[in-house]
Amino acid sequence: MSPKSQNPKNNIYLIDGSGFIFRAYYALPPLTRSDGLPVGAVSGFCNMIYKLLTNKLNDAISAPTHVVVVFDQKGPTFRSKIYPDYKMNRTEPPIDLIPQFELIREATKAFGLACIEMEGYEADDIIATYVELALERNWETTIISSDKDLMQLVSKSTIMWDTMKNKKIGEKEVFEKFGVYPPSVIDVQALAGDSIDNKQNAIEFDSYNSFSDNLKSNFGNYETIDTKDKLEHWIGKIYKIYFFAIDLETSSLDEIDANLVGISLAIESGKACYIPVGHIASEQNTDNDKNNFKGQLSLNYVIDKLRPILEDPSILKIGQNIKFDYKILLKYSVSLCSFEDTMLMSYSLNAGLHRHNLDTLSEMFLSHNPIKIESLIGTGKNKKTFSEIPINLATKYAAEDADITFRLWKIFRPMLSEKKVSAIYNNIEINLISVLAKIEMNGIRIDENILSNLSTQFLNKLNFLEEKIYQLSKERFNIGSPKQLGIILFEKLGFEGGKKGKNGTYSTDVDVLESLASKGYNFPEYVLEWRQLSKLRSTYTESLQNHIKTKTGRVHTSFLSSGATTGRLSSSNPNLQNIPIRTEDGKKIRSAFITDKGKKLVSFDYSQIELRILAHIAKIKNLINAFKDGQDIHSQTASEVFQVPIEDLNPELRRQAKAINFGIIYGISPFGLANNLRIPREKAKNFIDKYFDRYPEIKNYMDQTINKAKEKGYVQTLFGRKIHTPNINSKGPAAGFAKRSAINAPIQGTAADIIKLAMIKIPQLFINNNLSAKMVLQVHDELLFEVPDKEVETLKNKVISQMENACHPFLTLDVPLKVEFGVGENWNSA
DNA sequence: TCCCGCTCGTA
DNA sequence: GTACGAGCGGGAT
Repeated sequence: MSPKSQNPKNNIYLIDGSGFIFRAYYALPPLTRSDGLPVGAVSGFCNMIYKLLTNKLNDAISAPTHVVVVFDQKGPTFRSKIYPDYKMNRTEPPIDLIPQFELIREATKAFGLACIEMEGYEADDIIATYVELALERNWETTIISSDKDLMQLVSKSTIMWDTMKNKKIGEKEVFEKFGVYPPSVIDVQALAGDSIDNKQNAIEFDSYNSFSDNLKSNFGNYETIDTKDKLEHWIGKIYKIYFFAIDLETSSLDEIDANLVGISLAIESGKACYIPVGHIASEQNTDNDKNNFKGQLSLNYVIDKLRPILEDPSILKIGQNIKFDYKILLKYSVSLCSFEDTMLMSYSLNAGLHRHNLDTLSEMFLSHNPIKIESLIGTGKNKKTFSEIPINLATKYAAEDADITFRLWKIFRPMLSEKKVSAIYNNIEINLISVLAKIEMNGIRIDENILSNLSTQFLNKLNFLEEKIYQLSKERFNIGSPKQLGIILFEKLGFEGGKKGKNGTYSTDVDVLESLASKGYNFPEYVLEWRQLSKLRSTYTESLQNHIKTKTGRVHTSFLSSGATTGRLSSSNPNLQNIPIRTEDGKKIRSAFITDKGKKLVSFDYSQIELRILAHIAKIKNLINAFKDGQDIHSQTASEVFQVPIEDLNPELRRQAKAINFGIIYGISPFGLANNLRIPREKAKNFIDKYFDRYPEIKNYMDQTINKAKEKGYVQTLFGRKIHTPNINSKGPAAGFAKRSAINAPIQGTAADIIKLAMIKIPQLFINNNLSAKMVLQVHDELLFEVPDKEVETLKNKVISQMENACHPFLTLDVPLKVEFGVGENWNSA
């Protein structure tokens, strides 16, 4: 659409893409691809576009010379002019429609059509602008929509095609309907606003670049952006292609402390730049070095220039572990919108096969060894921060990371649908990024005094135990050294049952010590107590205090989405998913997790979620019915396996049944169960046989799962997440381990998918109900919130219902999910 | 200073 | 029997 063109025969179709989407969504029954990705709207949308393009309407209206598909702003902030019938009672699109927006945009581009949207403008604003531009150029315009508001744009050269009624609307039809002609001069300007520059670029945009240019491995030729002109130039390019890779360099990996040092952008394979904003020469630098710190744009200037792009929902930002960049940008009041993550793409594609950090991915998929950060900043106590790195070196490193990320995206993007993991990536992993980022930024309040008092208390007890231990050993040694302890135990003191491991030291683990202690010996008993306290003190009461940020007075963990192969999250720095709970001393540590004034900690946990999932996946009739009836599942199992009426059960039998139930989920073996219950292997085998007898479907599930792992190299969760099983054909002891992992993965992974879905839905739930409560932790089957006192009651019911129905609309389980609730001043009482 | 194995905290 | 991360000791570097 060159502004100079005056061809009177040009006819531009302005398609109301958002109208099409909602029409397609509601007109068709829910349709999912084989991997579970909802695609009903995509399919309907494509059919409608295809019909238009193949001139099915040719008799009624003339064929287009140009076609533009216009969308409302997308994403979670999507406020659509929704298809009229649904306009009244919906403000947010249905959750299974959300992942389809991006696919529909891709489909539009695949048709070779311009795909237009602008933040802050609804589709009809944009259509009105195009009508005006077309009028100026003497083009004919056909608006494809059923939105009556657009009828006012109809004129001699502008007609409308009503997609609801399949009829043409010209001036005559408008008059018939409204009794007036559309105003001859339309106040398009008011409808449209004045910014049209971007669209000139958009209309020239023709689909994605070829994917083949990944193969050229030309790394290293990057530009440093040190003038305003250079920055403008790159921004202009981004507005032409509408997607780019971004990577932030900061002074620290810890987002709370980190300051922005530079930003790298990549817009093509091999074409990347670095924008330094915070490099500072140090005293040690020579004058010559110092020249390499000159010529930086100011941080605020660069942020303000990039903000419109970063917050624009129609421009795609690509990152590697983009949660990090999201959090850093949030510190500069930029809320990143529309992004993809190559780490999570890799994880969705290849969980279980390899790691997903940039270095690994670059080596595996690009055969390129990236510059190591250590080569710039060093290691250990002489480690520098990135701000101390000269800009010329920093550019080489930082721009390369963005370049690599861009290339990986090009490779992974088509693989997601080929390998049928788009649903997991689009419905779950991508949506979880902002949820996790906010949990991490928010942190959790910890009472430092409680921890330091406990530390002192534990230390006194440890000293006391040490003296008793040394009295018995008649020498002082390092109790924390298994090697020294083994020698004392089995050589000096002469205890029986010393077994040497592969590196020649005696095993002194808890099983060994407990079995000695059970024979009435004090020495192993004291050592056990010492170990427990020493663990609590070093890992928790001491270390946790060091993790309290002075800035916030709180502890901020990092959740890693790609940490666990099964789909679970992992938590580190510090790990808040393994805070003690089982012992009295452990519970004291939980009581140090508190809230701001006027708030409560509220916890929700899924009750026996893995056993419920097993019942569903393996279609175990007896188990399904027991869950439906709301029975105590372990008692039920005990009664079935030991053939004792429920009323005659004792706690010991229930405990054993519970262990068997857990064992089944873990891929049971007689050896493992015998070990756990401290019973003979034969007896354990007998229990397992009985279990298979009473729940025959379980054996079937195990066999099928292992067969699938052997055949395909992976197993899957109910939501289609793949967990690869590269060792499933190993021989020897590894074989058993691989099989048990394969059996466990779909169960553990499905539970992980479910709680992730609940986490994704909860922020909107809070907005809808005006709740200011904050999600503060996830511990695999538990969610913890910090909640103002007066919100507790409302929140309770809403969250329980949201968690119990988290699978909707993707699937329906044969068993109900049950969520239990607790509230308190601290995590121990919650 | 780095890395491995042991041990142990959680679900 | 599944899935993690952290601290420590101790040997290699």
